[in-house]
Amino acid sequence: MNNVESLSPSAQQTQGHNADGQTRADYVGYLIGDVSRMIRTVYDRRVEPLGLTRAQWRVMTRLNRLESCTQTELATELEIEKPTLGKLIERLEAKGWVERRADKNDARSKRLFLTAAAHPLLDEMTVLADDLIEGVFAGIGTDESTRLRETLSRIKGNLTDMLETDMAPDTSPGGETRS
Amino acid sequence: MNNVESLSPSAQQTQGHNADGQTRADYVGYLIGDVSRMIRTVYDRRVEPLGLTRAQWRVMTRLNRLESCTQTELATELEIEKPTLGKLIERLEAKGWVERRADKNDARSKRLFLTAAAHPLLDEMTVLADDLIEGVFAGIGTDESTRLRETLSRIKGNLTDMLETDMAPDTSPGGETRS
DNA sequence: TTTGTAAAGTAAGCCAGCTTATTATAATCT
DNA sequence: AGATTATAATAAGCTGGCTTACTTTACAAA
Repeated sequence: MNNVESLSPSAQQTQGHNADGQTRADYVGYLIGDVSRMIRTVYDRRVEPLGLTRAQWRVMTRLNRLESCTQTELATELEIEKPTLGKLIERLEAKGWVERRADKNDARSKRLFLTAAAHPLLDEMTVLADDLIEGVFAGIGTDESTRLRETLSRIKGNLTDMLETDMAPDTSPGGETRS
Repeated sequence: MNNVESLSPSAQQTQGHNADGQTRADYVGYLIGDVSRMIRTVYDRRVEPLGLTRAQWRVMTRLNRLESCTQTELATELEIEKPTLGKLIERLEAKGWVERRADKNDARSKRLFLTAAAHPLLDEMTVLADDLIEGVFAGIGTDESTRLRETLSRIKGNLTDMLETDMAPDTSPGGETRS
């Protein structure tokens, strides 16, 4: 089924010998990863009988929303690289769920379309997804889920900052005064 | 630098190109996935200069805690399959960070050991991880992180139940009526 | 003791990521 | 127009997941 996800390699397990509440934060780090992974695992398993992998249904659902697009556009949407998408499309085309057609305006491009055979599948996936989300938030009230959302948003904000600052260090040709 | 993680395919549209979560990806399912993915992305990028991939440092950190173990034991710890671990170990051995030695008690087994060259790396990774966690929870107080942990624990509990019930449906040998 | 089963590791082969390099076509800039 | 640059898709080749099938060894039972 899948993979990796540890989210905090240093302290591990219950025992944080670290001083302070770092241990707690660490805990939460694990929880986030666990929850994320478990959601995917459950959904993957439920979708598997339909005959698609996760990568494949991601392509199909996105394509469904976009109606039609080029491979490059779709790869950007999905945040994967073009060769990765190319191989996925090959397989989906072989299964008869997706079609490539030459673009009239640009001879370099190929436009992607879902076939008629794909739509029943998409309907079933939607039902499965709704069931899943319902189960995941069972017994969790509005207030609680609001607070969860707020905290996660703050964390996400922190991460966005970190991603940006990590990315753009190529200023300062002479004076790297950062740690 | 990988990806995949949408966590709720029906909920439509991530649309507003991420930026600040304000769009509608506010849906908690998305947030969880985003945060999880972003944490990994940041850490992967920071560790990359040390010369290891995520899969590789996971092996190394776990091995460091266990001191020594067989491949099967380690694969179980990491929740990956034995052949997957086998290939990872091959590469780590080639890089000189891990050693395989025959087990004295069981001729089938090979015990794994970190080499001396591995330890400086592990130290650096620990520092990076501590920095990361600190940044992730910047501006988030004890109460808030406690509530976050509680809610996520409940969600995780729900998911645990779902995983179990999904797994054991092999009752009803005659009642399978699906088209 | 022999036999049969279980376990450790590997091999092979698929899927899905990535990067780097190529090819064909567009678009832009003298 | 002609030359350069940029873009769409693909090719090639690596990593790291998975499963299935095989070899070797251990152990338990007849």
